[in-house]
Amino acid sequence: MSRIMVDLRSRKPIFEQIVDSVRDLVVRGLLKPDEHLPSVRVLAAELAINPNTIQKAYGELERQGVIYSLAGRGNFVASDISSVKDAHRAELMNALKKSALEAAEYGIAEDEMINGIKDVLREHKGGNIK
Amino acid sequence: MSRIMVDLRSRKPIFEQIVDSVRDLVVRGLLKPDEHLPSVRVLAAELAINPNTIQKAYGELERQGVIYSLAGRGNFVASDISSVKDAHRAELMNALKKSALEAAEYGIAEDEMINGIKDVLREHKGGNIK
DNA sequence: ATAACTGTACTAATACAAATAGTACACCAC
DNA sequence: GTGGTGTACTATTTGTATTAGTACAGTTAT
Repeated sequence: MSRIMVDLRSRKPIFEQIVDSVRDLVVRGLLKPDEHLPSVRVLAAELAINPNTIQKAYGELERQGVIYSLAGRGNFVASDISSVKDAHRAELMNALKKSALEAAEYGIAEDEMINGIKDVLREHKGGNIK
Repeated sequence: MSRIMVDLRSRKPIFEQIVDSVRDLVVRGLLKPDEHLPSVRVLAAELAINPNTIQKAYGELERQGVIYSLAGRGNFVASDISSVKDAHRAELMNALKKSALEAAEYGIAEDEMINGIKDVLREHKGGNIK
């Protein structure tokens, strides 16, 4: 069973959802380096979408250095994912900062932001609400 | 001269850019309550896009309660924009929290987030970069 | 009343990207 | 060789945004 999920109703293109999903699993360590990914055809069958869409996603993932492919063997998670992890960490911090800047431009105070974040993190740590 | 801008190269639909742009101007107070918006045809000419696209955007803005329209008169900023402002404020805080949650799930520490935010806000306050 | 604006409501055509369908070929493991 | 794999194509379908064009009713100013 693959943990890759797609939402057909989403506005985000399917191939992009797959790219994000796989990169997320890799970055979170749920997919280990050199781990064998489901083949284009198998994943297409599981997700009930076209193989070409999977191929497009895998191609993009390879371009990003998240996975590599061996002719006739299959697709595998990159051996060294440190750069991918670093990039992801930077992306997350960047998004957070951008969000804070927008809030600041609208006049929301720094304290309010920080308190809001502390609150939501406390909830997350505790109840594991989701 | 209208302050409404669109980027034809963006992936975001033009009508959606207009919706966001106008709501943003209203929320920031650059467009006052009951202020007269440029007519569908005039704005279309200024932005060099089709009047139907403007109409679609204005229709959505009216649906959201950001503007109202008078037949034969034109479109106007809503008289009471407090609810729009409140909603926008909530959206910004929500986005910030969501961003923080994602970062936390990836293992970024609360302190690092807060320090990053403080840094970027300090830059913004001071140099007014960008 | 008339002209020149306004919003509104349609239909049709166009453009573009995503996704599907189908085929073909080369590589690898058994 | 058989079966599974990646890869590379072309053609088609689909969905949505956008454009194009027209029509009509209300408002404003003259």
